[in-house]
Amino acid sequence: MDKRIPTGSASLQQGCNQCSLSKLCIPIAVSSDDIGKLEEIIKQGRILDRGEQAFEQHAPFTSCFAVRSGAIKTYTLSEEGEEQVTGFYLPGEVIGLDSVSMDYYSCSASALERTIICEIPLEKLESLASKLPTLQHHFFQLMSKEIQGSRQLTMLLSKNTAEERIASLLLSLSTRFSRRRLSGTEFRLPMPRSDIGNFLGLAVETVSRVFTRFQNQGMITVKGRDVTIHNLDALREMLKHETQCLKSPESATSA
Amino acid sequence: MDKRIPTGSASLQQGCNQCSLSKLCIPIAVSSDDIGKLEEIIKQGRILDRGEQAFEQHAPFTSCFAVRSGAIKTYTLSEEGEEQVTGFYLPGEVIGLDSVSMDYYSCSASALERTIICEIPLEKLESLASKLPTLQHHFFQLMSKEIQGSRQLTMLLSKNTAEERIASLLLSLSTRFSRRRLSGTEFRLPMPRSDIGNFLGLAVETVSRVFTRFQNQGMITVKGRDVTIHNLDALREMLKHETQCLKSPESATSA
DNA sequence: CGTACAGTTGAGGAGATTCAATCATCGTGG
DNA sequence: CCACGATGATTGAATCTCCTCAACTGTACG
Repeated sequence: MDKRIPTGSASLQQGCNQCSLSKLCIPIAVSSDDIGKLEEIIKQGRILDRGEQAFEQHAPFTSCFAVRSGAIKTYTLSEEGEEQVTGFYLPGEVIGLDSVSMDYYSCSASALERTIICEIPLEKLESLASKLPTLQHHFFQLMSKEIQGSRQLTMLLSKNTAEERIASLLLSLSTRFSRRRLSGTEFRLPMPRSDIGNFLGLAVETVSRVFTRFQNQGMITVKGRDVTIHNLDALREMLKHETQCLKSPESATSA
Repeated sequence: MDKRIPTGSASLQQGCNQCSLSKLCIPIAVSSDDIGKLEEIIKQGRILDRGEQAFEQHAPFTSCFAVRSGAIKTYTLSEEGEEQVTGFYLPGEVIGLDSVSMDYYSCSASALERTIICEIPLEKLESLASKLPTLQHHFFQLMSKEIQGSRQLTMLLSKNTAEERIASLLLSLSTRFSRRRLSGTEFRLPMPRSDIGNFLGLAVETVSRVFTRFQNQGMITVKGRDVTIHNLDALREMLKHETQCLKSPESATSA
């Protein structure tokens, strides 16, 4: 993890410029002069325990949230209470962008583990963005990437087999861990199999079967939620004939 | 390149305020005082013949486009030249939003029939949006809706059966035709079965079979590309247990 | 009028789901 | 500290949906 930043309460109050994720998060395109203004509108460091919600579907929309540590899943509930996972979000990624057009949140967001988030009130952000063109531009980009990512997911689900979907998710996670200077080949899945299956449109059993199949082929080792990828290229090979799946290296949003 | 010929009643040179789609398109939230400024940056009325492209994947990104008449499909090509349809766009809807974050278009857009589009140069739009908060707000909303729509499509493809997917597409088209004050129960599909199948992740044969199955159940009548919906509620019923699929009534983007 | 192309229909097969049982893991309370 | 229950994960067998391959029909257009 981070060497300098402990998970104590002191780090929660730190500004965006001290945040190790500032390269990934909102302020990336904002000059350090302007970060001060940004910090004024962002509420730092709210802690969510496992299962706690950042926001709830149908609640009045006010803010997006940046994930500082931990992991978030977003999901919708049908009228019968059936859950549909719409994305997983890791540190440096922003949740709630899909609700910007709405009066109410279009999905719920809950913590997959102990998670720290920063609140970004959208109304204030919009007025600030009017004054800071680079911020406006960056926010447009963030949303556009979200569209991109969602499109790629759509393509993944519309055409690809179970093995390709899982491979794509593993690669996406690998890329996103790497971006945070963590190991891209050895990491712990923040989510249970059921959420993976739900997200990828597969039965839990299928997820499990594919994992063991990959393991038998020597591509990975899976033990519970701990994953070791032995052959990154073999996973990439499975998606070669596709138009790039889930997250590209430079993308900084969900999955 | 640009062929700008007036077509009788609805001149291509007409401004956004004369355009019958202004309620759907970009200017919806802009005061009539400001529409003038908007018109200055928008290039009106480029005509595309069937098969012609509005923009091509990997070309330098410059503009989004609003569909004025006709129909557009967006698609990506894999390295092997395999096509993946990512959306269908009808008059009043905006294409290219997913490329705003990129230097190059992330997909191609081609006309499914003779189509008229208005070009929206993004750089100019961004600087104008800085001066017009309502425009900025509206553009944020447009993009957010695009995310929304893409998410809903993802859910559709991840969980639903062939019948549910087709039903969802039919309802989406119905809703979008209605919004333009056209019949929501009797319309002509702008796209061939192959594009429908490609878009929904189904084989052409499956699309065909589902259409005839619906027809045998008395829900619709299909003759080539002409569709008549006899029982709108029956279609809705198929999706009732889902979290609202494809396009919601107030959404104004793709599908 | 014949050639493409779009659309329909049928038979067979592959992949994923469902149902069911078993095993593993973890937090909790006795 | 261990036992227990609960939840998560794995594995097997049967079923089903949709895809593939193939043949055929309809339609538009030269």
